[in-house]
Amino acid sequence: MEYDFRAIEHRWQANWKASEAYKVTEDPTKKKFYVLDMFPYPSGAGLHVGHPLGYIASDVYARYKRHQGFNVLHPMGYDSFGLPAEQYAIQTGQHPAVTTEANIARYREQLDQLGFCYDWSREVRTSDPDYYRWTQWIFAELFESWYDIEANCAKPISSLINALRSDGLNDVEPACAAKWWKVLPAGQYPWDEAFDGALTADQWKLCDAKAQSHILMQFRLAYLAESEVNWCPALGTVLANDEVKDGLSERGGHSVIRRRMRQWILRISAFSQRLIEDLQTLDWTDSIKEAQRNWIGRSEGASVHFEIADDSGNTIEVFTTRPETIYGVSFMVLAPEHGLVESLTSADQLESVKAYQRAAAKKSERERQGAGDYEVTGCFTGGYALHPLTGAKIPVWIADYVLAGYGTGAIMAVPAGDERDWKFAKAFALPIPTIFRGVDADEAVYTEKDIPLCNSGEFDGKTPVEAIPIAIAHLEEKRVGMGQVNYRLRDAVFSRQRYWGEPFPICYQGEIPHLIRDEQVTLPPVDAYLPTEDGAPPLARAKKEDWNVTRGERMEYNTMPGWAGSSWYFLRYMDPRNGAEFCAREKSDYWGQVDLYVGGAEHTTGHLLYSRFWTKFLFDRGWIGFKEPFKRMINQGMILGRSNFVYRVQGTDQFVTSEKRKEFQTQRLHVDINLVQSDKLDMEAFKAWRPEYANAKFVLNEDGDYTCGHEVEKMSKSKFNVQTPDDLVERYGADTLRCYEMFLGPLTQHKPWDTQGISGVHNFLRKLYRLCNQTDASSVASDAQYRVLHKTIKKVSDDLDRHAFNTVISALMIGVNELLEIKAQNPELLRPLAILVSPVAPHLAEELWLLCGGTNSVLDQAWPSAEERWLTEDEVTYPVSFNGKVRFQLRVPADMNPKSVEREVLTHKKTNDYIGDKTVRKVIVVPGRIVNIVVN
RNA sequence: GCCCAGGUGCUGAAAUUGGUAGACAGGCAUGGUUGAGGGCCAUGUGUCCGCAAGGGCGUGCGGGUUCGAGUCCCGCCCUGGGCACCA
Repeated sequence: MEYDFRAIEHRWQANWKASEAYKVTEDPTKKKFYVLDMFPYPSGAGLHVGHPLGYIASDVYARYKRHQGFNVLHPMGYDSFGLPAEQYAIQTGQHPAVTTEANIARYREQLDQLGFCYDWSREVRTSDPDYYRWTQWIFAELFESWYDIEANCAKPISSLINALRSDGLNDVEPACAAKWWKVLPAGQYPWDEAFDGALTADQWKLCDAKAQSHILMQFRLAYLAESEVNWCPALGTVLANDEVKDGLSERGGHSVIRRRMRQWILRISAFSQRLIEDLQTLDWTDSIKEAQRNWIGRSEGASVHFEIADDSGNTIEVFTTRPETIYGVSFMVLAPEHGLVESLTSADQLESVKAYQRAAAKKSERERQGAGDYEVTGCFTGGYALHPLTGAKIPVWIADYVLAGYGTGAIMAVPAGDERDWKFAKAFALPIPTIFRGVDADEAVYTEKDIPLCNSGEFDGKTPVEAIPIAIAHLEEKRVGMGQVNYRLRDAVFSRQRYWGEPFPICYQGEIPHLIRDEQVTLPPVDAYLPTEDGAPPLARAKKEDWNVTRGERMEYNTMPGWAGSSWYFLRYMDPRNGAEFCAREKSDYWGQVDLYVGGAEHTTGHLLYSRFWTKFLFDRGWIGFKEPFKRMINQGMILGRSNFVYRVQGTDQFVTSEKRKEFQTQRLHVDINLVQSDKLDMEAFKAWRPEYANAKFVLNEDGDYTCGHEVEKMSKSKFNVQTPDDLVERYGADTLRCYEMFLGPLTQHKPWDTQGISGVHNFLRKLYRLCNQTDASSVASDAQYRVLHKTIKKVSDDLDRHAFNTVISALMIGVNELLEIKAQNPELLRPLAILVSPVAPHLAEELWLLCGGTNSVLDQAWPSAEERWLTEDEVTYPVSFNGKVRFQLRVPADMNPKSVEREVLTHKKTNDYIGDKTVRKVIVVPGRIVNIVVN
């Protein structure tokens, strides 16, 4: 019987569907296991072979866990809000919902044919109002919460209001901006210029509703604030840093300006410390944890105040991680945008300062941070600050390497101990005081912390490591600074000037935002998906009657960013149809954390950080019982494509074969890999491919063929090297494709896609089918056959446990080859093999299970266990080596003790040949492994 | 510049705790089957010397530790990815 994969796969997919084989419900009698794939965005291009790699791996693992008796939650859904559908809508006028629906249908079709064990009854889509209603709810709860620094958790805003009412800010410490009262809109507040943030209960009570609302806004976890963005007037939108090149938008080349906009912002910074600490509870790779740590960027140091050398009373505040080097400060640098630049600048420096500021404003943040080689630039303000310990006058400069948005936007420069400061000092001939004993600061910078200080007053003779805490204490005593922990992590901007995203449940009355909580706000229809003429977001186009809810003077026109819906979707899968809450507590208590999360490494800092933040918030408020969403995570490597090239002789219609291309001046062009077989071009198909090639002429090689060039690179439409899984499923079947993708190599590694090897895997499945098709109930299984079976069980189980899917396939191949070799025919012997294969080739496994006399489905059969008695051999083979070089093999009984093995080896007839006239110095016998004889 | 990952045959790779380097596949070669092609089957395939037996060399490079190193340590080179001149 031939292996008819089409019939088999079709039959079992229909069967699983009819029996709802993959539907799961909470079952307190079983242990749970949650296997999750990263949320896909349903793009119009459909799946290419790279996408399923992770899905196959997680599917294999989910099935394995099910065989082991776990209640496995393995859901799938779509991150269906997003830019591509909106771009398409802008171009065609087609509503993004329509595009999205079509793309999802295509995705589903492709996923279905691969035989995944998803419980589709739990599917969610972020663009579905029944889903985003709860995204809106979480936003509303963030708005209604503040962060209690003392208790180190998020709390309802009502508790803050109560505290303010009874004792002002005396007894509470909410997370907020450094000088929160400075950004309050001009208005009536019951305090004067000297107010330092110590709000009293009386002052709070004197505030009217509007003023109170403004004050509370400074403490909410979702708050409105001005933030600087890259605004592109022509596109009517905000651009990311990497979408801006040389001050112009990457797409279209329109001019981009820095503009302050009032936006919703989430106070993720309040969670910085916990986001770092809790990493240690996670089973992630060190590199991802490290990337998160770097992103959060905790640094310990001190904030130090430098008085300005005029009579203004102003001070420049800096943050430094090296307060012990303060005696080495010889100048200061402010960001060109720093608020004190104007008052510091002397008349004679005014011109150059202004010019420098203009130049800096033109540079993007990326450029200022100098990718690669950078020139040292800066400008003296003409102003001076006073050294807080020595009282010396210190020149104040501005330079664009200091960013306004980071720290305080100012640094104290210590050229002896900081690379950039040193270069800056050299470039502008500023003094470089020596502060490390034995290091001539003028010669070289010294950034290590192990040499004793000198010329540093009370810190002399101490190494920086010893001096740092002393320095902080000293600064605090002199009241010019204090110990401080700084984080790089900035609060997350949560507003987007887009249509295809979650609308905010917010309306405005007198520019005061109000939550709408009694009714869900859904996306209104609009006549175009572009910003309005005056630059308002697309939602501003909706007329009052277009909204399902209108309150106040106007609705919020921004929508939420793409990461809103994906920050909590793993919770919704647990209770996807709940209309009363985002997820019932008893369900999240049962399913708990995601036990295995599989996806690409590109989400390292975005998605993973935001999900962790939302999870902690939901935990703090008591809605879920765990603090981290993803217990274990594996990042699959990228599958690279193999591109083909043709060589066009410049300025002609002539194409020259790869062998002869050096004889001509050619241009290398990507050619669709579908027109190429084993690097040979189908010339007729090429001419028909595009009109401009219709008259192509070819210079061929000696065999009369046109050979294409090739290269391995990222799979993409523009390189015409995309391989879809569809053709391969058609030719070889889903089981072959599943096994092949696993067989390619370690899951986490990048690897080129090459279909040449697929036939080997297909052959393996055919052999396996043949093996189970030739069973004979009367044949008796031999010991040797049992040994092969149990060896295979052991290897496959061990490898699955450590997610080494590639060697699982090899082990199965070896097992099948050996069983065929020794003519295993007993159906009961072969039956466990069907279970072993079931995770990787589920359709075939069902068929094999029946062929070997199994009943029902293979899906819930208990995973076989490897029996020790079949794993131990009676005899073992020792490689015998002399001075580390293996010379011959020796078979001895497995239980022979090392002393006897040694005697056996030394009396072996070949041994003398290798010893010759040398002396045996030592004999090492590693039981069961190797014998090494040292001679000289 | 910094951080991370990686470097093993013609190719994808294996070697899990320091113990026979190259398992398992692909490709290629030779032979068989076939009207031909495809397919299938068998054998061979790291490299050098040798008819063979056998031996030398061999996991990016240079050192080291060890009876024994792809694996551990030190220094360097190359490739891929990420970044934020982060005070």
